[in-house]
Amino acid sequence: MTTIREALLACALFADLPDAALDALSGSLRWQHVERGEVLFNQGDEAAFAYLVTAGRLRLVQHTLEGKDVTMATFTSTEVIGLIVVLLGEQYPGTAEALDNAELIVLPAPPLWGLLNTHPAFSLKVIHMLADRLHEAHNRIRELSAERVQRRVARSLLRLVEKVGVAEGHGAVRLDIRLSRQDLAQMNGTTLETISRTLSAWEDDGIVESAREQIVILRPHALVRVADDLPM
Amino acid sequence: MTTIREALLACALFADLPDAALDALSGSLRWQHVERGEVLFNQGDEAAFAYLVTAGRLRLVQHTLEGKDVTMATFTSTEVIGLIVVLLGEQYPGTAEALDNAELIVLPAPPLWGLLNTHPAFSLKVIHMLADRLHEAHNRIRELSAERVQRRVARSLLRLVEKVGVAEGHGAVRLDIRLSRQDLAQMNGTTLETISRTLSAWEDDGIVESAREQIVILRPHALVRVADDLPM
DNA sequence: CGGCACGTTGAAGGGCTTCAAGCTCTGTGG
DNA sequence: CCACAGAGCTTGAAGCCCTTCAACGTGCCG
Repeated sequence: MTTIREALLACALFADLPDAALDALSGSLRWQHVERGEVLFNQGDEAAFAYLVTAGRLRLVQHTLEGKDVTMATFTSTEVIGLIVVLLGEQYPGTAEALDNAELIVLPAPPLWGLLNTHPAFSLKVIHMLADRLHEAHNRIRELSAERVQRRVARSLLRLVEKVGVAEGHGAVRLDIRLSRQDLAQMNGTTLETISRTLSAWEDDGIVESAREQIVILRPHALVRVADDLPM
Repeated sequence: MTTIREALLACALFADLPDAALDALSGSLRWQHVERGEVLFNQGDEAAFAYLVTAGRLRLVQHTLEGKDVTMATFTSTEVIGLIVVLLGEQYPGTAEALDNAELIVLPAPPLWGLLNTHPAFSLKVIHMLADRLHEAHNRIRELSAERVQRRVARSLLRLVEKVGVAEGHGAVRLDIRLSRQDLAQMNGTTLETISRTLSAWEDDGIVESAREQIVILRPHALVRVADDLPM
């Protein structure tokens, strides 16, 4: 069982704060638990809180008018969700949904504003975080603009390897996350049928092995070749 | 002829700085001119300067490995290009190219760092700017993920109406910018042929009128209906 | 054990890309 | 001032990737 203070220290945003500020902050915070599938906040709600993830995974989805869902980002341990909108007093840009049972620390707006005004280093961290997200977003735009579904799926699997990969021996990597075809489709702007066909094809080639909401990458290097559009 | 000081005041990022800071800053800056088609900086270069646009337009493009270009953003008067990468000491994420003859103010890194450390309000402005860009990027991701080319093109034309639209009478709006089919294609992740066909179809419907690098929207409302996927 | 979510597979079709050919306009240099 | 090269644009044809619809299989969990 970690304390709030320890959790803050594990997060790059807060790690460099002076002890006093850290103590003051951690004293005013509380935990929150969300169950798998539960919604943390809804698109359009006034943003009252940001959340530091300490365990489990969340995703931020936007709904289109036609009812399609698009996954904008996923958040794991030590990442903060909803920070920017809280700092700027805006509405949540999407719906946050728990992918696993997750533990969060609730971050209300006022103390965060305080940090912003008194600790330039904190502002810089926020800017850094935002810059990284913008970078990621631009990467996705480039991929969606110029690349085929296969490549995008390959790439997102490789990203998941980085985030939640667990070595399985013989170079194989298991993705330690419940991940449905539908989830992958939403992450890549495609349909679950196409994902299913793609995975089946890769399974025939011995590149991956997949079961219900469960994927093992047998030959990561082959997936890299797909992602880079190189001949097999 | 505007002065550097006036140009800074016109930009939301610097408008609220105290006079002293503004004077100190404006004293250390210089102008730069770029011709249409000229490259301001290249993808991968170490970011030494940010640039405040005071006249003309620039675009930020990323090149893919296959040689396709994807337009990530366009910058007009009072907007700042390259700010984040300069603040964080990174490399330029794309190539900046002038769409018109443009006037810029060169912003070196050190004074910007200074502002960040001494003026919390400036940090907040930077965060705000970044948040807006992230928002835009997410909108594009959602559109690219879920929408057909027609809708995306309609939407980007409507955005251009906001940015560079000039009333032409009878509700028509001319886009005051040289805009080739190729440009529109790069902005929407499609090909110039598809753009050409789309515009031709709209021209048949009396929605737009287009000539070489020149577009007039005759019935903006009809374009809104396309963008919203409503029946005509 | 039955319902339901997840997954697979087939078939049809359409939107878009790609390749190709030719056309129109612009600007430039002789 | 004209000719011509080249950039921008149009249009056709072929085809593929992907979506959509549909039916069925599978396995989990109450």
